This record gives sequence, C-alpha cells and structure tokens, in this order.
Amino acid sequence: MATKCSNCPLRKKALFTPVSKSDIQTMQRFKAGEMTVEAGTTLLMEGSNSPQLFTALNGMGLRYKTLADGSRQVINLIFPGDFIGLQAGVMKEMKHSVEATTDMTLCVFDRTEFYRFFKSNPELGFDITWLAAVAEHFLGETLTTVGQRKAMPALAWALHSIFERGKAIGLVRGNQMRFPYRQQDLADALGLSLVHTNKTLGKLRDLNAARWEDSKLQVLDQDKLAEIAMIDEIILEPRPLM
Amino acid sequence: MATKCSNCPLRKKALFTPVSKSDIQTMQRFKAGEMTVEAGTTLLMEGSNSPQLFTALNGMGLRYKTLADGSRQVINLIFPGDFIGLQAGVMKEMKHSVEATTDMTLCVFDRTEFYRFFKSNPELGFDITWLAAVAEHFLGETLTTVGQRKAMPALAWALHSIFERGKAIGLVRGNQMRFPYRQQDLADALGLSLVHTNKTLGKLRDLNAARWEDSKLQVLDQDKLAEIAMIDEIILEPRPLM
DNA sequence: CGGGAAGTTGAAGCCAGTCAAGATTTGTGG
DNA sequence: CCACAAATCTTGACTGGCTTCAACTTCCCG
Repeated sequence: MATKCSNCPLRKKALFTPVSKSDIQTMQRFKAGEMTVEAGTTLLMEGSNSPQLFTALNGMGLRYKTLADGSRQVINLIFPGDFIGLQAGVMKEMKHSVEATTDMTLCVFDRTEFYRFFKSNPELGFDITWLAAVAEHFLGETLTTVGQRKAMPALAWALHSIFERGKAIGLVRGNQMRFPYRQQDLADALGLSLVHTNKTLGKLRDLNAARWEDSKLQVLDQDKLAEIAMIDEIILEPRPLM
Repeated sequence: MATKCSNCPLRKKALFTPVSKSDIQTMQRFKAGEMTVEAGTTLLMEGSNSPQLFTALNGMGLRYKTLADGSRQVINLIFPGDFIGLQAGVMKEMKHSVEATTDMTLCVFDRTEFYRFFKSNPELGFDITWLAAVAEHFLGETLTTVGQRKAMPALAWALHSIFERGKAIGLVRGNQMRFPYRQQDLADALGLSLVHTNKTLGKLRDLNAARWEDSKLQVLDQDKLAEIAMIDEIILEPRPLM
C-alpha cells in the first residue's frame, strides 16, 4: 500500500527542508499514486510526452541522452528524493531518457494537474523552482568536471559527490554505501572511455582513496578524494522535497 | 531613461511567449530599474550573495566557473532575454560568476522581492520555473556535447546553436550575426584548448560551413553544420521572458 | 610607435581512446 | 545443480586526437 506523504521516510533526511503539515496535505492530494518498476525499465523516453511526473522514493536510476552515433551521455544519477520529469511538465516533450538502474518505487504525479497545482500553491511552486535551480547548479558542476578535469580528478570528484549525496539521504553506513551502477555508466557520465575509467578507478583504489566493487562504494579517505578532485568545499544545502 | 516593460523590444521576438497586459504591469512593478555596464564588468561573482536579479536586455555576456588550478569552464553564453541570477534568488550564494563580454544593459529586479513576487503571481512564478527548466535542458545539451562530441562536431554544434539562438532573437541579418567573444571563450565552453579550437575553426572555414572572424559569425551552410554536429533537429520552443 | 591582447601556425609529447583477449560474474535453460 | 551464454570487469598494447610549448603575426589603444 502506498506511503502517505506525512509518513514519507525521505522527509526525515538531512538533505531536505522541513515542510508544514498543510503543505504535506496539499502534496498528498497532488500525488496520483505510487509506482514500482523493475531494474532496467525505461521510465521516460527522449521525445516522448509523459503524462506523469515522479519523485524517486527508493532505488536508483539515471538520466541520459543518446547521440546519432550511439554514444550516450549520462546527465546525472537519480537518487531517492529526486524529482523527475519537470521538463515534461513544462515543455512539450522529454529531451532525455530516464531509466531505472535498480528496482525503484516512485511517487506519481499527474502532469495535467501540474499547472493548477502550481497556481493554487505558490509556496510549493516556489519549491519546484528551487529544485530546478538546484538541478541547474549540479549540471553546471558536472559540466565543469567533464570540461576541465582530467580523468583522475574527474573520477575523484564523482565519487566524492556521490558519497556526499549518499550521506545526506542516509545511504551511507560506516564508510560505505550501495552503489549499483556499471563502470560504463560512470564512464558515460564523465565522457571517458570504459577502459580508462576502469584503470583510473584502479589507481584510486591503489591510493587507498576509494574502492568501488560489488556494487558497493567505499570511501577510505574523503579528504584525499577532495584533494585529487580539486574540490574546495562542498555544501549540500537543504532543499525541498516534492 | 528606462524602458517600460510594455515597450520591451525583446517581447516581439519569435523566441518568447506572449504575455497578458496585466502580467506585464506586474513585471513592471517588480522591476527595480535598469543598469548599464561596460564590457568586462563582473556582474555576479562566485561565492557572492547578490541582492539583485537581472534580465539581459542588450549585449552579451558569459557565465563561468573557475577551478583551483585556474582553469575555467564557461557554463553558457548570455544573450538578450536571458534571466540571470536565479540561483541567488533561491540559494544562499552564486555558484558561478557572470561577466559582461560587451557593454550590456540589464533589467534589475530586487532579490528580496522575489519570493513575494512569486507568491502573489503564481502564473509568473510558473514562468520562472519554465525558464529554469529550459536552462537545465540546455545545460544537458552542452554536457552531452562536451562529454561525447569530438572537437569538430562540438564546434559545429556550438556554432549551429548560437546561430539558431541568434535567429530567434533577431540578431541575424542575412547569413551573419555579431558574435563578439574570444576564441578562448568558446574553447573554455567546450573543454578544448585554445590552439585546437583555433585549428578546428579553420577546418570549418575551409569546409565552407561557417566562418567566425572580426566578431562576426557567418553561417554559410547550416545544414552542413548540423550534419557535422550530429544534430537531428533543433526546435527552439518559445519560452517566457521575465 | 611601443606594448598588450587576440589570433595563427608548426612541432612534439601525452592523456585517453580503441582494439583485443582473457577473467569473472550473472543469468538461464536443461 | 550443472552447462552454456551474456554481461561486466580487467589488463596489455597500440594509436591518435588533443594539449602544450613556442614563435610569429595582426590589431588596437594609449
């Protein structure tokens, strides 16, 4: 049976801003239902016009775009709490695809309700803008990594950010978290080849900075990662959860 | 003397969605003033906490981030009609810098009014979300280019997009538009070295696809550009103008 | 007319891509 | 529960696109 927004387990996490009870009720009304999908399912497809918006409750996925020659750019990884499909809510069609990497459960919202929801709940509308701004910010970070960092710093940056994100939503236990992607996924996210990604991950392992094996990411020395990645400081500011 | 929103010359351009008269009046009230800056001015600085939001009325600029080792990633170019500073409006501080490449004039909005404006004008709030989603979309495109396309297609993609954008806001006359950036700017936007950018631009020139000289971009064969860039189709959907 | 910024061009070297093959894991049907 | 196939991960060797270095040109502004 579907989770009530008021019982949403995500809301307790450090990453998210507190919300009033009445706002939660409003969201609850906007929520059309819950959906469970198997690993490998394509949630949204480039060029399609989905009638639905989602929030990831559980599981992980990824957003990507494909070029004519078959190459794939992973735009970002999707973690619990991520809002999916804003583009479809506002534009004519999706410009990228979204795929479930693991089994996932998602909150489902009705796209046709979106505008009305927005108009009748300006505060929550503001939160959605906030989310969009945060997404834009992260894309800028990623772009900077792909454009300027070499393989080693790029991977260090990626693992560092992922781990930080994992901490913020309570996925980290001790010094490790579940991280069920393929090396190819990370390679496609950073614009690197699979082979080079593999070898560079090996170097990070040899440096005792981080090891990623068997779908588990273990960060042994996060400061070292930050140093390799040329990260000055990361502040994951709290943000709204829809 | 400051332009009235009702006379805003940008609004007539194909790129922007029509807005009701009452909405224009609302925007006019939100508008705190107009600002003119010289080429080279830094409008917003990474880490700062600007009290203002802008819309570019005239002139061009760029958004960028710098890394510890001095390398710079140009996040995107700023053209007339672009809304600047949403991050500051919603987050604690700017995560990138914004610089005027040419002399610019900008509409200025008061950041402290932002939330109130949003709440009392949900329709316009929706438009801002729309803008954020569009920005996110373009960043995804850029990321895909930087991550997956090689130098030749990447530059073809960039020139194609820029020209398309120029057409949409009426900057193109005949087959050319003013394009007053340095090669270094484009290099930093695409994650390429200046030297390689220069040589690749030369190739595009030899192919009679596009030439960029003396701050003027001339597109001789846009289809050829699209082909080199592996672009299937570009649709610049109309979007709101704040 | 001198100096700095931007653009151009050639040459050398390296980071990362590509190719290829084997090891390991995972999944599946008999 | 084994056997085979498919996917993923590893590793080595070769190649090449791009970076870096360096010098020279052109343009502009004081």
